[in-house]
Amino acid sequence: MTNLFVRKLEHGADLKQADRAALAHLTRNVLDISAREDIFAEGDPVPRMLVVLEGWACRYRTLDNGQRQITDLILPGDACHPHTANLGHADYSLCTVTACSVAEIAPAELETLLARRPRVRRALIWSSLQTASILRGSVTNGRRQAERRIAHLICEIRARLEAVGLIEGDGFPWPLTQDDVGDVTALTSVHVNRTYRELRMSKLFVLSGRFVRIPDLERLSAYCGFRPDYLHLAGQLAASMLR
Amino acid sequence: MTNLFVRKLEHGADLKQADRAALAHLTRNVLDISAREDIFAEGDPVPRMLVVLEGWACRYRTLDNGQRQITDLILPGDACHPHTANLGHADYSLCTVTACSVAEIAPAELETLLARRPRVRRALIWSSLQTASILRGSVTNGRRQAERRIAHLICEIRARLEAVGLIEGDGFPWPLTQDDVGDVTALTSVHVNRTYRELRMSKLFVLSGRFVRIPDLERLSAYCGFRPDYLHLAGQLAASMLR
DNA sequence: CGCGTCCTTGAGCTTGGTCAAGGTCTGTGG
DNA sequence: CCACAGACCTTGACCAAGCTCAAGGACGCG
Repeated sequence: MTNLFVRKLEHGADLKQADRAALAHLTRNVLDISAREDIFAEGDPVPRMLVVLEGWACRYRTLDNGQRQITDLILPGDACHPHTANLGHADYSLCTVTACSVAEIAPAELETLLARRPRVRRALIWSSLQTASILRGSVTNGRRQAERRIAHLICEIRARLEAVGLIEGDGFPWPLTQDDVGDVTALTSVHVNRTYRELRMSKLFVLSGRFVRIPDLERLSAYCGFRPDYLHLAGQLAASMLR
Repeated sequence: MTNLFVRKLEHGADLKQADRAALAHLTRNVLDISAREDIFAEGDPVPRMLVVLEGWACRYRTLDNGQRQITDLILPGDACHPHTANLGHADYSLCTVTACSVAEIAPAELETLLARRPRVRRALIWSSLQTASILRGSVTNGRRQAERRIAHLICEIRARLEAVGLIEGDGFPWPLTQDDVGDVTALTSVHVNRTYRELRMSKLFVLSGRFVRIPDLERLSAYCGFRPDYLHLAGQLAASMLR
């Protein structure tokens, strides 16, 4: 099966066969982790760089009042760079949403690749800039009202999954509970529930059985003001379909 | 005068004299830009990497309804990496808050440094991870109530300015208008005004004449749950003072 | 069968938004 | 030196989006 980390990075640089092989080799140490499990937690010693090859995970921070804020979702192919400098402690927790295959990366090997393979370096820098861009999207999303905020989340995830070939027809898997969506969007799960109800009326998307279907992507994107440019996915489908 | 870009990057890697010199040389092309001016705007062709050597700037995106959301503040020493891959268009605007000195960086030179100078590479990667971490802080901050949200913003900026030596006694410059603070925190300027009034009662900080003073940093940090670890600033003062 | 997880809904409340008006301060040109 | 414009700050009255608390329902799994 194809390595989704490599597949994702193709969007960030023009990789050659040798680059792909090097990246696949870099991620050969795979761990299987079950759903809803912390991989590491806030305050733990900083672990190695990780890459999620299959499954969904999330980063979260716990607020003073005990609320969990998910800062970003990690989808198949996404990396999680902990800070290698300053042998410190993690400032967030990493938790699986579904069962995951996670590759652990040896720092020295990574360092060598960064030094010797300009394309790989470019791709990895691109990926960390994309992560920042996605986070900017979340900050911006915080200003939208609940309906559009949730719709935007769905559009973003759809585009990111499309980039690694995980869209199935007009829909894709949606493993997030209403609590999860609340923790991502800074809404309460009660309000997520009510918002889903409103959105169900408008038929902008259909949720059922941990799967979401989008009958009219353009309509949904227009509704929430989703413009996929910030994902920097080398303007294929997603970019060309909208304006 | 010292190069604040270099000064900041010292937090991310153990730079040698030659690394410092290379970084200083990299940022030799300096442009002066006046306050409240767009350096580039959403949709413009992607410009070169920029480094703000003096002054404050911000990234912002404009929502459908015309509201401006500032996604992140750029303080002296901070870099702004546009995506060099995918000759696309900027997905946000970059605007000065105060007058700024901005260095423009030649891509080829940057590439050479990344390939040849492991410490510089590590420092730059650190800086982009820090940017992401700050953005995660903003996402998290979005869940706090207005008073703590603003207090947290002040703590964060204080810590970042301290990292480049820009704290003056118990305070520092505060060029943000109430509109700006609203656009950063996703509050209306009216509500920022009222929140300032509340906070004035509690004497957690004192704003006057574009300068903010924090009489008791530990009290302010405790109030808003600020823990500076996420800034990855090599745990000096800030980190050791709190817990 | 029973328990845990997740979803659903109602009633009442609170935080922060909207709209509108007026005040202050500063820089500029007459 | 004064008048004026523009940017910024302040406050009031009212409103609404989203939260809290509480209860009950559906569903799957051991």
